[in-house]
Amino acid sequence: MSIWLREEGPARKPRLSRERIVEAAVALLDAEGQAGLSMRALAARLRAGTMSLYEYVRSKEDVLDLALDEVIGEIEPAGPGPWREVLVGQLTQNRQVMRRHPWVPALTATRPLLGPNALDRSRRVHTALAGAGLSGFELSAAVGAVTYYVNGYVAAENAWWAAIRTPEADAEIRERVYRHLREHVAELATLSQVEYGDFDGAFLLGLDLILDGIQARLPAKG
Amino acid sequence: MSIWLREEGPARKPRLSRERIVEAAVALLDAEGQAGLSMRALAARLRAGTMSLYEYVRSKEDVLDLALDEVIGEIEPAGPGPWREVLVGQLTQNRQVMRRHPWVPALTATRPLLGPNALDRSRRVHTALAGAGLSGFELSAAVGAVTYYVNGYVAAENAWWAAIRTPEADAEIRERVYRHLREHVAELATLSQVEYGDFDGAFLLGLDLILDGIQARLPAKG
DNA sequence: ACGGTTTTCCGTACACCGCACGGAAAGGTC
DNA sequence: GACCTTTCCGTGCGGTGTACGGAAAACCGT
Repeated sequence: MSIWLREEGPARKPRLSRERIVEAAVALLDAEGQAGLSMRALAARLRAGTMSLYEYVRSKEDVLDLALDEVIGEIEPAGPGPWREVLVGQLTQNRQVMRRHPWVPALTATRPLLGPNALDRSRRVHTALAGAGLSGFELSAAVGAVTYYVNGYVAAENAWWAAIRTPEADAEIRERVYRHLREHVAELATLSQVEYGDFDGAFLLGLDLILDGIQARLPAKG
Repeated sequence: MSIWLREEGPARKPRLSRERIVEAAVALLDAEGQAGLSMRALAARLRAGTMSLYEYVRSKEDVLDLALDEVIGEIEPAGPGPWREVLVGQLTQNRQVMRRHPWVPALTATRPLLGPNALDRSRRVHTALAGAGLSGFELSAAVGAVTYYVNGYVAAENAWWAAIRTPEADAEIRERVYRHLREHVAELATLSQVEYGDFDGAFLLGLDLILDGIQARLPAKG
């Protein structure tokens, strides 16, 4: 019988796969946050039995590791250019990915990043700074300074955003947070960051400070 | 009847209190990690019924918030001195607290730090940098640069440490991590950090880079 | 075409979780 | 002794991750 008339039924190749699971996990994490990712919910989204997932994944931890490396892969490689611009571009993308997927910072704080995409992106930062002239222990420290700054910054940014943009009582909680800070922190000027939420500018300025410090260590060139 | 002869029995004042709960929570988190903190386990450690805890705390989230601010309170205020030394001392203490309580970075990545101790310690960093001569937006960015660096650094450090110092198969996993990195990362020099674990030196060097960048922004003074 | 092996799927069950509810016990006040 | 408030907590509900073992399907040598 022709393929056009045949009852196609369920596809003949395995219905599940690691890729499908990871893709669904990312979608679920984006939609519901880390608390919303349960193996049951994940399986339901794939129209599969819960235990079927375990054919492709040893544990929920595996799913999280894979989902994390998957979204890290969204960071596009920056083209060639002056090292500072390359780094600013690369790290801005880091930030954007973490903003798109707000569950990422909490995961990176828990596990070492050993996935292929994570290693690749880290290597890019290394080579950018090595190209600038750093090496050895100083190179290692500079890489740490910028990447940890970015991770930490976006983690805090997301936490604030989540606390302020809570679904209900939006305005009231915002007001309460602000009052809480006003009562306890002396420098009101620094609050403007929270008040106006110029997170982009603060991010870039902080990054610039760090890059200044790195630049000062470069072997003199003129 | 004299107090010496009276049967003292269970104390007559409330057996539980918020302080006792928080203290036990910190001890439990230190001993078993975040996964080991359940309301049942916490109550058992206090020889109380599970639901008794809810007389003093609205939810498990509350317990985590309180435990976090409690250990942040362990950071001792640094005495007066040159701003760089004050900051290095303060932030080194930040790191030590997070090393003593490895569950802290994951929590800070999830929630805004609004507790009294957190606000106080953050204010100290602010005033140190304000005393150095920064203000306004630059001050805010500089505070972010150093604190996020510290948080991120220790989070990564703890994650590595946990992955390598896993209870069983210590040496074998260590070897496997190392081989994994050697296969995927070009610059072996940067691996010395992992190999020898000179986390102290790397931490201080990275911090120095950032402080250099901050110092360059200070209004000229001589 | 068929028996046997391997891969894929998943229902059931267990031990654990946070916490809503409502009642028991104890202390304080007239 | 009656009443009220605070403290304690047993029970139960709806959720979790995943071990286990069996059913179903796909593949393969004959």
